[in-house]
Amino acid sequence: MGQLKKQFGKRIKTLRTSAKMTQEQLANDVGVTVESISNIERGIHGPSFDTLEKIADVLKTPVQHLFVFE
Amino acid sequence: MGQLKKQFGKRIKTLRTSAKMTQEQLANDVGVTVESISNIERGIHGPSFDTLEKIADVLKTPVQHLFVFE
DNA sequence: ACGCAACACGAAGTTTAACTTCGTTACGAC
DNA sequence: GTCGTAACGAAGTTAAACTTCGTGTTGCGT
Repeated sequence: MGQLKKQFGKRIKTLRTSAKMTQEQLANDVGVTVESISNIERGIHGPSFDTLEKIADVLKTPVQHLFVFE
Repeated sequence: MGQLKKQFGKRIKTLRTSAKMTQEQLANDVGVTVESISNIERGIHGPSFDTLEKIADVLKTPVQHLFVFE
């Protein structure tokens, strides 16, 4: 079992809080529910490829940076 | 309409050929069909989050590098 | 010229997991 | 003590990843 989802979730949470956004704001801008964002941040599931692209867009960062961990 | 899938597909193809692997080899190692790899490389659809992780694993490269374009 | 490997490409079907819709609980800020 | 924010669960829906066919093409070796 990989742990990419967990790492990715933490990364998103970090970037979202840095951008001073709530889960609700991010969810609205991305076009999904808050629960979905919550699930992604907790590593329950990853985003779809389309959602991945939108998240990067909303957070104004290259997709590549969403996968920079540690 | 985003173009992340297309860019990602090209990137995978580049990395796969650099690793001197056929679509069939990559597909077997990742655990999907050749058609799925073909679809991903042509930008028809992106990989699931689990498949994304496996692709990075098989290509022995960080996920981050799969999203380095241009 | 022939055969073969590798891949593009389409259509239609299946299945997984992303996503939703409820609802409860917790915790810090004010 | 309630308000905002988020964790967390379960169960259901839906979208898209993935499969299973099949045809066509390109390039390369012999």
